[in-house]
Amino acid sequence: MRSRLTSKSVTVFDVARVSGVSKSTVSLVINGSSKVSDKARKKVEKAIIETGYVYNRDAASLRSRKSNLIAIVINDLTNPYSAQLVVGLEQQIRELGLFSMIVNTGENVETQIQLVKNLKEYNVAAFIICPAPGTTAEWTNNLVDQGFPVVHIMREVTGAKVATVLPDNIRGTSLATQHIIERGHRKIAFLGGNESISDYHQRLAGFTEAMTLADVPFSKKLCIQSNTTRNGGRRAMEQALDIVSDIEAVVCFNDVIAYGAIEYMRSVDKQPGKDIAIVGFDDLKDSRLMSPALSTVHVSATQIAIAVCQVLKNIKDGSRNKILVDIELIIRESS
Amino acid sequence: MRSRLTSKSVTVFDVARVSGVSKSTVSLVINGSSKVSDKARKKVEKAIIETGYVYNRDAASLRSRKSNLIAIVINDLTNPYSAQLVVGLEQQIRELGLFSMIVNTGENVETQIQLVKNLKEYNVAAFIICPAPGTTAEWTNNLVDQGFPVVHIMREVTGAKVATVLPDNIRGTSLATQHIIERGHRKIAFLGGNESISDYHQRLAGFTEAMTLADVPFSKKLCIQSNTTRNGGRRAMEQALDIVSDIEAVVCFNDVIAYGAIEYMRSVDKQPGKDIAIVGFDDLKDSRLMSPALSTVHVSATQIAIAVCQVLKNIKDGSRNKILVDIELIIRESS
DNA sequence: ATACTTTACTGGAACGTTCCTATTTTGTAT
DNA sequence: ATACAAAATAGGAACGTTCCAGTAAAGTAT
Repeated sequence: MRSRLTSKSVTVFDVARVSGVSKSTVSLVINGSSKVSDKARKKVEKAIIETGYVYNRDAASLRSRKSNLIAIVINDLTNPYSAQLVVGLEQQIRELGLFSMIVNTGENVETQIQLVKNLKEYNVAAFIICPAPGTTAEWTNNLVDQGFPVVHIMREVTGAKVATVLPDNIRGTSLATQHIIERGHRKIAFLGGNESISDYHQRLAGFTEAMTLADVPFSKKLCIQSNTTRNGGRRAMEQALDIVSDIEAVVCFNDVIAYGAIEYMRSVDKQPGKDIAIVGFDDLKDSRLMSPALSTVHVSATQIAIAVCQVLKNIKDGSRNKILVDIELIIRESS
Repeated sequence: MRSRLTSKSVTVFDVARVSGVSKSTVSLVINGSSKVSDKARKKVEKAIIETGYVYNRDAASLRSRKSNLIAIVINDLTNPYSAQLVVGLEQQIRELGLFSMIVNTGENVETQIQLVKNLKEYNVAAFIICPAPGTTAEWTNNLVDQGFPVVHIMREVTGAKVATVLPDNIRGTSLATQHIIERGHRKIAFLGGNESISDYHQRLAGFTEAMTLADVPFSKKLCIQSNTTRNGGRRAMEQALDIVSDIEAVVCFNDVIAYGAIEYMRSVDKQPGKDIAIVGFDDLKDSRLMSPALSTVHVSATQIAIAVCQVLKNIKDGSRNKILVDIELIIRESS
């Protein structure tokens, strides 16, 4: 790809000449230094506009070895919760005066490796990664050892020496399941999700924990894995009903799964919320507005984003701590 | 944001020293030049691995004034079609050997202006922009005049001197409406969308065109604007039924609107596809899998992405042409 | 072997910024 | 006015790469 027509670009020298100060002073003004006189600052600011000067971050970044570019490496942009999360992250990062760029791995670890390799060349200041399935601790640690600040989100990679920000999955499904049990249901299935990602184990653990604690018998057969897509949810619901035809309630791995499950229920003339109670996880925007409104575990993208930025700010201590963002059970019409 | 611990980084000089050639030769190898002997290439490649050399794009980009970074400026990542589109673009761009980054304006023109201003500093090779409402031709033209290759997608900004890639909206809704009419429906509403974006006018035009051509009387009152969200679709459907309680069919601005409309239908005990025929626009993944499967106008994200890349490759001619990507009416169970 | 062409390689300068040190200007106390 | 400190400004070097022009090596024809 050719660059823009290379007409000798406007540099600090040009601005300096026009404003009658030195390039160094111009640089100070650009960086908002307090040790430059108001008179000089005014002149420089005027000259910047006059000349149409554009700051060259390549040069700055080369010389200073600093960067304010944060890379968000997301697992799947077409997943609505991921999109919501990315938007939250963007916002928080922008408020810190930094700039974020998004790249999408599509849940493919090879793509992830390639993308991160490229991003390293761009001198990014930090990586926020929602690791694709198959991500190894070795890979992450390597990145960290090279000196890049890294935060993992949503998914844990065991053995990775990084801070990980994720929702309190166990508490989430545990609360949801408890709620379903309190409603008097006993024949309960856990739908969707996939062993290859860490949240699955946690959310499933929350479910089993609540079930055992309440002494409700349940079978592993009714914990049905699936793709985390709407269609996956349909399939899972179908399978569950095949095994136990009079299921009373389902706890879903996430909202998208719940959407699919509801679709299947309707196709066999079961009313969600009446014939079968259902509860999701994530609290997508749609969940509040659909009919019946979906009970679900609210995970605040903003809170996650805030936690991530907090970590980013104190990254020095190559901290490998785990930050659990609190969740909230939201009871609506579907349960 | 501090950069990574600045341990003197490995440069071409280090690689040169280790491999016993000059920095220039190393540079040639890195750039895959054909005019370097196999022997030298081997040595350099070995040394690159040994030393853990990381290419510094800031330096390269500074010196060469070239860049292979393509900015995708998208209007709203939480819109499923936008997400799908972005994924398609990423793929095509990657196949061209370029690198893409995504930023999200959230339909806010101020954010768009700010983001693009920042991106200019990063020496991006080109902009792919889905313009936020309120984008002015002046702004776009300014960007073009500064020498940046720009392509608009999905939405037209009248007066902008750029290539615009967008689906054949008029043909799309026209076909969809024709189809609905052929099914024998006469009381037809057009739901959703918003005057502030150009696709609305086009899709509405396709609808009215087909209606007039078939001599089906219709009222502007039944063309109901709304937010392009699921909830917007619900509201629009509600409004439509308030006006004409025995509506036979609805043509929707897009699939998301259709989802909302279907939800509302169900809440008032109307069966989509039986009591009211419905057709969408976009063909989201879910539309094929839902029940009843949604009839819709398929817009291939891949084809749009391919067209965009084609334009990008021949951008020299500051072409302001309009590239219509063909659509396909897909008839499923909902109509 | 010699002259000449082609191919492979090299070192210096340049890209636009920031860092560092040095110098000038301004302010303050005597 | 003078001496001194503090603040403001300036100039050179450096970041790691690519470009350019030139040199060395290899290949070809006489």
